[in-house]
Amino acid sequence: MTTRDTILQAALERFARTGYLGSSIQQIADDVGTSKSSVLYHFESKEALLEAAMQPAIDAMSALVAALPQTGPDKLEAIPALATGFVDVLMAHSAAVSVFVTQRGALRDVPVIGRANALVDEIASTLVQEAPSARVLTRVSIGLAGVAFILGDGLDDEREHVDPAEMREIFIDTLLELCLPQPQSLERIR
Amino acid sequence: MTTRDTILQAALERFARTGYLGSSIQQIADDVGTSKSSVLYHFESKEALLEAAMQPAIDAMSALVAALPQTGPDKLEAIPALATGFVDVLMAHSAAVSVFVTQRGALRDVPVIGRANALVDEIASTLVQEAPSARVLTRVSIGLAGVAFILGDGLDDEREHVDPAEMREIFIDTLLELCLPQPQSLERIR
DNA sequence: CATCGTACTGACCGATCGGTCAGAGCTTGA
DNA sequence: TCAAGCTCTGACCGATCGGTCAGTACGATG
Repeated sequence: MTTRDTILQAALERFARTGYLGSSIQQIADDVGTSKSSVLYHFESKEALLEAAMQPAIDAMSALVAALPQTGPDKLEAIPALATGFVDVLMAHSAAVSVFVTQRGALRDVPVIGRANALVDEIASTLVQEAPSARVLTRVSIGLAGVAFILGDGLDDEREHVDPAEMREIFIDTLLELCLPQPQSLERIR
Repeated sequence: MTTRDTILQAALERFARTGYLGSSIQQIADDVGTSKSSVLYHFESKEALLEAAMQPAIDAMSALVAALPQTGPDKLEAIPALATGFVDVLMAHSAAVSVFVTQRGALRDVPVIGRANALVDEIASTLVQEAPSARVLTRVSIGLAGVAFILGDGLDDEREHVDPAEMREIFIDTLLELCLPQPQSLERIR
């Protein structure tokens, strides 16, 4: 692996663990055993380093959205595939997801964060089929945010390790359930 | 309102909008029209300011948890009340929720953040009734995280304003639905 | 009037930040 | 052999950070 790629990976992990503002270029350099100047040789600024580190996740999510049918009845049938793809991309880029979830407010002026926000909006509006009631919209938002938050969270935690395949299935099922316009019954509990 | 309370409120809003590390004492002082020294006169450090700003939300959530029945069949019946209380506290302290959701990783060493984490764990374990399968545990986590994330997010956004009472109802319903061990049917969509 | 505690301020401190720059070490090809 | 180019480094810069401190303004109390 090239020095550049090593820096990229270490930076993403640092940003996810201690935040963008809480991570200094010097710390990232120490993580990979090089100098601060070396980091700034490969990336022209700290912000450029963040952009480069987030780009693969953005690309994967963009590809997912681009493959969606734009109109017609196919759109409804695409929902399960979209939910599956969404979960897969998030699980494959959990560090980038963590950075986005926790930094999107403080870093709203950084272009790459803005692009990620636009993608999320697009996915949410697709998962909400037909007439978007406030109820379905909110339910889908809870699902997307909840899944993203959990996936971005379990990085350094010593959380008990559940089988990733099982987690994937639960995420997808729950997401699809929340896309349904109405819950069937709540009598069992209230 | 006293100067101290004014600082407290301005600090919480700043921390929620630009993050703890992204907010300087000088900026907070400017927000309230006083000096940096004045802020440090009322609060012995920046971290103490964060603790004081988060404390009301922590207290409200603690009171909610403390009111729970510890054992017996009452525990199951307490679930709807807990979900309702959880949503109400979050809506009443959305700025503090935003700080917690976005900063809990980077600020894991700050005591007040640790206390908040413990509270969330307690709520989650109560919402999961009886034998906690990975499925129910994950579903509840998605609900808690999703609701918290959305409530902490909509501060400065120009998001279309839905009726807060309607949002509250949707949040509670969705949370309770996710506490159910199994979804009834997904055939309508997949 | 003198005194004391509270509220507040500007000047200042050391540390750390992101970033610049001149140059060292090394490989490659003419 | 030497020039060019890529990788990398330490020294250094101005700015800003959280925090300290001596001192000021002022109302209440004796």
